[in-house]
Amino acid sequence: MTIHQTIKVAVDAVVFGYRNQALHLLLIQRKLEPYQGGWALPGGFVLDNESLEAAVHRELSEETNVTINYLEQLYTFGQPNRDPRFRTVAVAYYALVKPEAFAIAASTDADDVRWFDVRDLPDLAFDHAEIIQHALQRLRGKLRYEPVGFGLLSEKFLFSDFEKLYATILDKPIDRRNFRKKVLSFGLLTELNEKRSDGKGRPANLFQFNEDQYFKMKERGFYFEL
Amino acid sequence: MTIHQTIKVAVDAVVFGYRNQALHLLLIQRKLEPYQGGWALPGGFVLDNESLEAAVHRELSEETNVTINYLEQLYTFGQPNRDPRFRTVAVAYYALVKPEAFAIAASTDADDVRWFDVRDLPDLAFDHAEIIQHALQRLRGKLRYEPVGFGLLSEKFLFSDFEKLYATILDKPIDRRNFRKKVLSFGLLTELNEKRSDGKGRPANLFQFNEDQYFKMKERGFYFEL
DNA sequence: GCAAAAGTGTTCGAGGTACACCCATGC
DNA sequence: GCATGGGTGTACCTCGAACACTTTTGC
Repeated sequence: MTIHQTIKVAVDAVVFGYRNQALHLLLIQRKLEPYQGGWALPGGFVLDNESLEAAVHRELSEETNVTINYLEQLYTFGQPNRDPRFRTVAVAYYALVKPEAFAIAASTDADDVRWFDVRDLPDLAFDHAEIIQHALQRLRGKLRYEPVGFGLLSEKFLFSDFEKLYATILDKPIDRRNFRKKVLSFGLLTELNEKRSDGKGRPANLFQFNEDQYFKMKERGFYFEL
Repeated sequence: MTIHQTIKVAVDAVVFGYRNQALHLLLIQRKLEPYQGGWALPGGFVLDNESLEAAVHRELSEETNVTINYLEQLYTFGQPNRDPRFRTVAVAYYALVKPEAFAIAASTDADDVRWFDVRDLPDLAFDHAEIIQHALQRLRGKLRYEPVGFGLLSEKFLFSDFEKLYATILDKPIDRRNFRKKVLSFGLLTELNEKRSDGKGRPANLFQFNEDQYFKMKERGFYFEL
C-alpha cells in the first residue's frame, strides 16, 4: 500500500482574554500571502517532530508573547478548499489568558498583534471566523459545567469580577444573591483578608480559586455547574 | 517561507452499536503491517481532495459495510510517535449505528470485522484504546443532554429498550416511573398503536422518535436533559 | 449627605426522587 | 395459576428563581 498524500497539518489558536468587562481575543496581522495584511488567528504548520500542543505554544511565542493559562483542543477543520495554496488541515485550540499577561508584542511572523473585543471583530482570513464561532460556543458551554472562568481572572479577584465575567460571556443578567450563594456553597473559593476598592463604592473582599480542592472534589464525584 | 512537512493525515472511526442490552463497537483485523493481524479501529488516510467526513465514510465502506446513522468529530490525536511508520495525525470520529445495520462483512482492507462488547475488548493497535476511551466518555456525556440515544435504536422501539440503553451506557440503575414521566414530558416520542411482545410478559407499546419536532423545539430554546 | 458598589435572607413553586401495586400475556 | 415484563400515581424534599434593603466607602 503506497501512501501519497500532500496534505499539510497546521494548528490555530483562539486566545481569549477578559478585560474591561469584555471578552477579547488575540489576532495577528499576516505578514505573508495569502491574506497578507489581513487579520487571522495565531497559528502555523506543525513541525515533523513536535506534538500539536507544542506547535501551538511555539507559534504563540513566535507571533505574540502571551502566557497562556489554559489550553484545550477545540475542533479540526479540514475542508479541502479552506487554504487557497494547498490542502491544509487545521487543528484548532482555544486558550485562556489571565489579565496579567495582556501585554503583547508582534513577533517574527506577524506584522501586528492586537486584542479585539469579540463583539467587534475585523474580517478574518481563511475560515477563521467559523473557528472563532466554534470557540465561543465551546467557551460558553464549558463555563457552565467547569470552573474555567477563573482562568480568565487574576489570581486574586473580586467576587463581582467573577459575576460580571459570567454575565458578559453568557450574555445574560445574573442575580447577585443567588449566584454568590451557589458559588460559595461549592467551597472552592478562599476569601482573603484583603480588600480592594475601585475608588468608588464600598471596598470588596478578594477571593482566590482553590484549584487543588477542585481536583480533590472532582475525584470524589463533585460536579461543578452554574 | 518554505513548508517542508511529512506528516500524514488519517481518520479513525469509533462505531457504536447497541444489541442484547450491551454496547458494542466495531473493530477490524488489520491486513497489513504495522500491527498486522491485530485489532484496530476502522480508518485510513485522507485523500488529497476529500473532506474528513468523506474519508470516514469511504473507509467505513471499504473496510466494513455498516450504515451510519450519526457521525461526529471526536478529537484529533497527534503525538509524534503514535504510528511506528511515520508521523500520522489522526482525526477521530464516533458514529452510531442502528441495529438494522448490524450485519457487517470484511471488505477490501480488512481481514475480518467484528462487533465487540465494549466491556470486553481485545488489545488494540496504535493508540486506539485511548481513542475508544475518549469516545465512550463523549458518548456518555452526550447521552445526557442530547437525544443521541435514539440513533442506537430501531425506528420503532419499546420504551423499555430506551430505558435499558440509558441504564447500560450510563451504568446506573434507573427508576422506570420517573424516567418514563420525564422522557414523555418532552413530547418528542410518538406512541404507536402497535405492540410487540418478546414472548414473555405483557406486550409493550412501540414508540418512535420525532426528530423534526426536536429540531423545532431546539430552535425555540428547548434543552434536552436526562 | 449622596452616589456607588458590596453584602445579605426569605418565600415560593417546580421538579427530582423515592417508592409498590395491578395488568396483560405465554406457558 | 404462575412467571415475566409493562404500565401507572403520590408524597416529600431539594434547589432554583424572584425579590429589596442595609452597609461601607469616596467625594
